[in-house]
Amino acid sequence: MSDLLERLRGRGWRLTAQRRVIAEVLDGEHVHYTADEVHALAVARLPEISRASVYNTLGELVALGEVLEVTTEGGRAKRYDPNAHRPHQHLVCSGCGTMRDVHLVTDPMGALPEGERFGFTVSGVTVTYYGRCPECGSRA
Amino acid sequence: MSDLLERLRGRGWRLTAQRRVIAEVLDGEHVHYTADEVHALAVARLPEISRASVYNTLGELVALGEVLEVTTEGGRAKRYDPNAHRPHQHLVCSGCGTMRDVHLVTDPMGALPEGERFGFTVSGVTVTYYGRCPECGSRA
DNA sequence: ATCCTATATTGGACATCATCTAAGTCAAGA
DNA sequence: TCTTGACTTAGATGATGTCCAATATAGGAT
Repeated sequence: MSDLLERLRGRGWRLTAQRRVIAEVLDGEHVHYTADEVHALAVARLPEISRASVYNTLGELVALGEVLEVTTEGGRAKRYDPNAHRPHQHLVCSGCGTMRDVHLVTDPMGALPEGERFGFTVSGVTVTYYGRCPECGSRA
Repeated sequence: MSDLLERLRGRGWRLTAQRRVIAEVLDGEHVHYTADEVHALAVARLPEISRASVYNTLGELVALGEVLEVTTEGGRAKRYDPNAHRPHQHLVCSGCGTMRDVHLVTDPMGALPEGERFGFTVSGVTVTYYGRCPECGSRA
């Protein structure tokens, strides 16, 4: 993620303590925090950071294509996925909301026949799998 | 949709004017209203119906498996899809939010290899295509 | 090293979507 | 027709996200 900060600086992004802390929080594999979770983790490193800055910065990272915004059925809050580099999809636990990145063996775009496009110019597709993670098992 | 009311009555569902009106609003092809849209359309037929009843009834219909709750990236409010009978996916216009039901030529479940399941018991999958509808064209 | 200014941050108000509550109302079986 | 448990209601409350005016600051210019 440190290269992320480098890249952004190259784009004229002003590097502030708040933005650096948020980028640090987003560093890692299978990271899919909500804005509030990012804020809580950022506060642990920089107590005076505001919620507005977290929303602002996440929004900018999304606009810059460095972070993906992810919405799931049932889940109320959006989640933020720093793995914007390689295309992937998600597997979500309907018990605890845990999310894993998954990679498909076929391109889902190919599953939509021409006759089902209703004149749309189709530009993207998201695939989300739902199930129970090992911890949640078959409990309700 | 009248058979829906029959089915629900068979399940001990108490048939009230509010519920009947909501079921009527949800009748049709490619219907994907938000709760507020359902409320507005229901008010046109039954002026004193409350928002709470709309939320209650939609929640019950979802729990009974008669209506699907649909969330899309960017779209803030959940939408409700009465086409719960035949499996399908969605195509969403990123301009106006219009949504069409689409049917895929391959089962998306097959695209997730065993090695990408992380011990989850996978039970479902949603696929959502994004693009521009003919009315919105390529305008921003 | 210091200054300058465009840009970023902040707290709190506001907006939207959804849920909850307690009191009143009603569908439908006895 | 009566009774009752389920349904509806208005409005409060909660969760999430956006906006704003005032203040602070990064980083280039001096």
